[in-house]
Amino acid sequence: MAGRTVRAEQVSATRELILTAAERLFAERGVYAVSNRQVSEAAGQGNNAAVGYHFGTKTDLVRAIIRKHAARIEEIRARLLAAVGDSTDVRDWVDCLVRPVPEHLAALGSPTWYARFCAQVMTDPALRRLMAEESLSSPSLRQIVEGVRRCLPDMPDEVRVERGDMVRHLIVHVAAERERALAENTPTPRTSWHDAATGLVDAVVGMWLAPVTRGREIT
Amino acid sequence: MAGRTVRAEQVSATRELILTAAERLFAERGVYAVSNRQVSEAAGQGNNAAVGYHFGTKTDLVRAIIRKHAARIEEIRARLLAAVGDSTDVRDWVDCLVRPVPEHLAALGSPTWYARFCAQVMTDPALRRLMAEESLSSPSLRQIVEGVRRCLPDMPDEVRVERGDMVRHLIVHVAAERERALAENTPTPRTSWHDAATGLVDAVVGMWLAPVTRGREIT
DNA sequence: AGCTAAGTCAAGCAGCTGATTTAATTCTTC
DNA sequence: GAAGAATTAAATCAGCTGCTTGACTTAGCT
Repeated sequence: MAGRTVRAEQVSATRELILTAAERLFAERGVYAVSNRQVSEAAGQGNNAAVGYHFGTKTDLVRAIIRKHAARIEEIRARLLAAVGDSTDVRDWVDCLVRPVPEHLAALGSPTWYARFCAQVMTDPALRRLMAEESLSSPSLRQIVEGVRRCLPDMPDEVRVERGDMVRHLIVHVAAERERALAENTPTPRTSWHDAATGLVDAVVGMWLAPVTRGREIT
Repeated sequence: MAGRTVRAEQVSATRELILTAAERLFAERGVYAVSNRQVSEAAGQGNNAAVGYHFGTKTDLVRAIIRKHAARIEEIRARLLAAVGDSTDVRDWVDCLVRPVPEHLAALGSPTWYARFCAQVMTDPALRRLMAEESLSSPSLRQIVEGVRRCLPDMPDEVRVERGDMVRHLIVHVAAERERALAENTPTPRTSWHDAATGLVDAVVGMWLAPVTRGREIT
């Protein structure tokens, strides 16, 4: 159970190999279009059952990939959160909410696959809950929600969670879109992940501050 | 090739049966998690190759489902578009952009599956292009983009397409989220598709009108 | 040095996949 | 009403799936 034996390092190396290969294949071809066999082979494991041995089912593998990144993202989020203190400017809280993912992707260096992977996991009816569980277990995320709430005391609760959901989708899918564009050498609206995040923050702040139509409207 | 023979009606009935069954299964379990065999069986066709006979590959089936709804949605969009004329109010154009999908879902009556289906298709690396092709072929959609452009003459092109992308994702995924909540009997922020659309329009207008941060920002 | 436990590898299993082929049925058309 | 085409049904195919099995290799301990 020790940390630094030769054996343990080899194991964690092949685990890492499998995680990386899986992330790439999943992002490029689709989670369900790729078999555990293909992942094992792409990871350089002659063993066609390596995924099964190290992770179990494909769902477990997906969860492991999520966890691997979640820690780093949570770190970044906590750092940004510490900087905002008890601000009452919505933009400060939106920064905390939006920037961790793009900043993490930037830190990974190009190419990346995690955003496209996440977009699929969030959308798939069977894998959705994995991502949801991971989000719910983040204390910093709850803090941000609370921070936003304090900035917008007059906004009805339903509208605030409604717009929170929108932001959640926006962060992941906009990042995935940009990642795909980078992978395909398609022109992107922004030159860096940081600038892309700024564009997203601009939009999200505007969205969250938008006036709320009450009652009924004409059709 | 005539339209109203008994035979032709039976055929189009079983085609419809297959389309409906596929849409439901795809939405509930995932496009790739469902085999053509399962679709055929769920459609009540003893023939396990019915999908292959009537549609060809799974990609063709997905395309057929998209087309089936696209026509109705395009109709609604054209109707709304005719009503806005040459307005310079962003909200009018956002209405045209956002409302067709929720209005179509409302017209289908509950339960619906199309929104969840679309979310998956839009996200999957292999199926993405199907949805993109369908969108690009819509003249009314281009008109709306042009209308928004005229409302926001000072906004840089990149930012406008950037935010246009955001809206695209928002429409589909917010609808999918609500559809899922309805299917699972989970509470929803809004009581009707129309109200949900209003919430989305509010947010999108705010997003599109948000000020644009120029140049660099502090990290 | 020798034993145990863990990781790797290679092969094989039943089951399901899409696709094709053949047979039976059903409607159209002459 | 019979010929013929089109749809449905049923059986079959090779290929791939996840999963299990057992043999082999190697690290770590006594």
